[in-house]
Amino acid sequence: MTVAEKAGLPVSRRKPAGRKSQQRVKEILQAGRDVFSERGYERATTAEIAQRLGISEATVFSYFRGKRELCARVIGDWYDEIIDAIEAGLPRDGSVRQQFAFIVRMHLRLMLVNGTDLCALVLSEGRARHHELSEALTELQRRYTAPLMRVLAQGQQSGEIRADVPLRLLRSMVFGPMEHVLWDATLTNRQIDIDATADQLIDVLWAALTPPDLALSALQRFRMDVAEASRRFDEASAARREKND
Amino acid sequence: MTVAEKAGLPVSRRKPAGRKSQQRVKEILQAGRDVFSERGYERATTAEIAQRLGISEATVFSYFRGKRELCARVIGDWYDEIIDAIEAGLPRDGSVRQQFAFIVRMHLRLMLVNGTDLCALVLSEGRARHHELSEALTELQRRYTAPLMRVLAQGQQSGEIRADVPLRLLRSMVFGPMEHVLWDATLTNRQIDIDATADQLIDVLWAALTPPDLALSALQRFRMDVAEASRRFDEASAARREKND
Amino acid sequence: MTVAEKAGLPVSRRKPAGRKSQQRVKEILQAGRDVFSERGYERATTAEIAQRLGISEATVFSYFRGKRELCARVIGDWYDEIIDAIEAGLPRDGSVRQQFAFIVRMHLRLMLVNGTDLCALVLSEGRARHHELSEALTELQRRYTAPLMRVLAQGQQSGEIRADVPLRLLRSMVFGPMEHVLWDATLTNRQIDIDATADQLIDVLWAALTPPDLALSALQRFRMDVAEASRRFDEASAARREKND
Amino acid sequence: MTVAEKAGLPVSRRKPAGRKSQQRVKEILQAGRDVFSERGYERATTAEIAQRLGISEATVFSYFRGKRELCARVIGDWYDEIIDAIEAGLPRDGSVRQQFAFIVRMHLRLMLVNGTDLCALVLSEGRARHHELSEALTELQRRYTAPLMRVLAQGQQSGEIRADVPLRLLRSMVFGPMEHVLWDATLTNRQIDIDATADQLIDVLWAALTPPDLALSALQRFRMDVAEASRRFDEASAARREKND
DNA sequence: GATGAATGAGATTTCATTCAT
DNA sequence: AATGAATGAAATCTCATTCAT
Repeated sequence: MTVAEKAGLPVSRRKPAGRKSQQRVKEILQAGRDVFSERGYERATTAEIAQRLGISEATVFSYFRGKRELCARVIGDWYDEIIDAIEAGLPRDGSVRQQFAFIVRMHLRLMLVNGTDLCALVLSEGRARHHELSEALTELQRRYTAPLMRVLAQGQQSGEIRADVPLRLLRSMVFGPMEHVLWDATLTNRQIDIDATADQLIDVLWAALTPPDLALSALQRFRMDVAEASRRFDEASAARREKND
Repeated sequence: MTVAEKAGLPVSRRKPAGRKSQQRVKEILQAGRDVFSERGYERATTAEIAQRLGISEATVFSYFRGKRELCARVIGDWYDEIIDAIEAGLPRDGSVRQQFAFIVRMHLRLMLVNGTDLCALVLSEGRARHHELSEALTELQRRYTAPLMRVLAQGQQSGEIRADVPLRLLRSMVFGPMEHVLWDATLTNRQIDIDATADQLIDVLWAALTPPDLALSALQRFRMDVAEASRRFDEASAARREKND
Repeated sequence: MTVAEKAGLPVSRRKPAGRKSQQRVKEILQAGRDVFSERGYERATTAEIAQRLGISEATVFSYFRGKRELCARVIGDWYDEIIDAIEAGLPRDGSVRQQFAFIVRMHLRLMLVNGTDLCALVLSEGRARHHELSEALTELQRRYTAPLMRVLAQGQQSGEIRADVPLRLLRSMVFGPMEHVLWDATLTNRQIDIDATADQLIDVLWAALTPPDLALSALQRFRMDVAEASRRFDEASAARREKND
Repeated sequence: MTVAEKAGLPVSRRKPAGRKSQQRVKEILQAGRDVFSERGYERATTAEIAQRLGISEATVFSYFRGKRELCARVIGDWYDEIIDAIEAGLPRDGSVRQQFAFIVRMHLRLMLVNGTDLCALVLSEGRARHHELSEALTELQRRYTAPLMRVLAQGQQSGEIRADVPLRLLRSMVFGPMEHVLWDATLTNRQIDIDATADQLIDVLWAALTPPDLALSALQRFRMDVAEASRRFDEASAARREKND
């Protein structure tokens, strides 16, 4: 049972009994993935999906209840892939930082490998609160971010990750830049060095996640105290001089 | 002259000479803002926009050349508002961190005040590279991110912001989380304490932007300050002694 | 009273009392002539007509009951001009051939001077049996072709023009080529030497109109008789030879 | 391959594979022919075309990319019919006059058989240089007039057709009256005796095309024929005499 | 006398979806 | 299992025309 199915997304019209049938479903899902990615939900047409497979539109509709359902399956499957890959490869025994790095790197890699187009679909369609589609996706979103949340929580407990900021915000701190980087790359048609970018991102993000250096902040506070003392001393000296004149 | 006009977007079919006419334009822009936000570009209909104002569709088309242009104006105006507000209020004489904080806080505030729906529109439509709309928006995007880029570059030169990471990535580090936070708030229908969130975000982001070895440089500066204070203290002591002699 | 008025075309909404008013009417008719010519009836818009004059559409409608009426006036006025020019200049005392030549030359000249565009309008719109407009134009057509018909009839009586063909057909023989030449010039964007073309056309047309040379046709018939006799002689010779063999 | 296809006109959205499909295409083309003829391009509506067939508008659009293309096909097919009929029946071995007569007669007949309405469409729409439609028709026009041009050129070389006038003008001399006659018949709703009219037209036109000095050359040829006959008679007489000797 | 503003009535076109075969 | 054929429903956009000011 896939994640999509667990999330309660409606699936198909016919029971995909035969092996041939399952093959067809796969083909349609792939074509759907391509077309939805390239055009976005609204501008994608069932006609084009069928045409790419050289089959008739009617056939598509005999495997999926409709355009919306097909799109839901496409997005659901994409989530499944990522979630499975992350869950499978996550070094649960590694350090918090190692696990964090793995998640970020893996995400970036999977998103790019799948083509940023698909990512764009998920982002802009999955997020648009418009259609009913989004309801079913909320659960997927949860599962999708679950590994990161777990690691962050673990880090907060162990003191490796700052706890003075809500987890929800930290999650935005991690996913936000990743998505933004991908948008950027997609929109400007820029090829990015996936691993180098991942390393930089991990580095910068980690700096944001770790607790502010206590020693450093204490030092800063002390430094300010000294500066203040120095200023007061100068003022006092000046005042005394005036009085003596 | 608005940013939209500068960007060369076609504007209206009818000359908005009269005061009444200008009022209508405003009304339609407002209704358009609402509908486009709520539904997204494709699912928004000119019929609904007209209906909300209690006017006929034809009237909408007599003020705007078409749906696309209306949407462009809606988005363009939104950009204008934000760009103008940032440019006007930016404390150019303040420290890098002050300017940075202003930009982040202002962005969040404006995005939320305008309704995250609109923000969603700009994000998902302005970014979908499908339609021609996006062409006209590239310049707006540039102007929109210009203040932040300026401040970041300034900070890199002064050593306050890490220079070992491309500006482009740092930009994603800043805008990404902001947008993600807003998505989050919108999708989960959660009210967020705007100023508290801004403060937290600024704090966390700044940690990411700061050069990793800032602790050392801070210590060095502190030593110099102490040495200076010590020198002034000695001078003062010497001076007083002379006077007493 | 113009020809158009005589033909019963509806004219204007308001009484054009003042001199200023009459000036307006003229301006609108001129702009209408331009736009209808350039675009054809259906593709012409009242908006463009008004715009070219820098006035509002509403003003056009306060001088003319509607688009159809305006177009009818434009076409009617064009007919008036041509009819008047022909009737005024026709050398009624000249020979049939002189009058014929005058009519053809004048027509070509007026059509081209007015721009073939206008001619195209009259031809394709005036002729389209579609709209009610055409009804009113039938009478104009009659008056328009009247001078030629008169001359042709006169020629038939005097024996200068062949009478073995209906007048109606001869009329088509004259107007058909003229219009075709103009279409041709317009469509291929070819400048034509108006007077040279007129001379050639008159020459060729006259050859078609004059009675078939009786002497010549008698000659031809005689020639055929001789040829036939010759053939029969050859056959007879051949037959005789075979018999003798 | 039809002329329309050769001209590169886009054809249909759906592949007309099945027999039923081809039937539908024919039906729509026929209905289109009717409606476009009756109303002209602009006033014809896809709604009416569909309605006459008792099908939905959407069906029309699933066989033709749009109104423009449908009209192009209608006109293109009409040209095809005429061109094919002329090319197929043209007596290439006949005299110039025979070929000329065939072309004129055939044209008139086909134009009338197809209904002068259609002819009106082609004339007024195909010629209106407004829309893009006309571009595709230029080539058809060329092919359409090609046979006549060939015959005229041939006649000019053999001296049977006057060469002191440009071919282009002679072409107008031929097509102009034909079209005018048809207009006339259509507008006045007059039934015309097609063959009688054709004969008259051919007769009159031929008089216009013949070199003005044909009487002289006919006479010369007659003299030569007589001389030849005389010579053969002498020979025959001589031969008989020899035999009798 | 002129017009700013508004609109009713279409026209073309698109597309997801159904159903008999 | 597949599809050819058809379509309902809607969306964008155009334009002649009206009318209060």
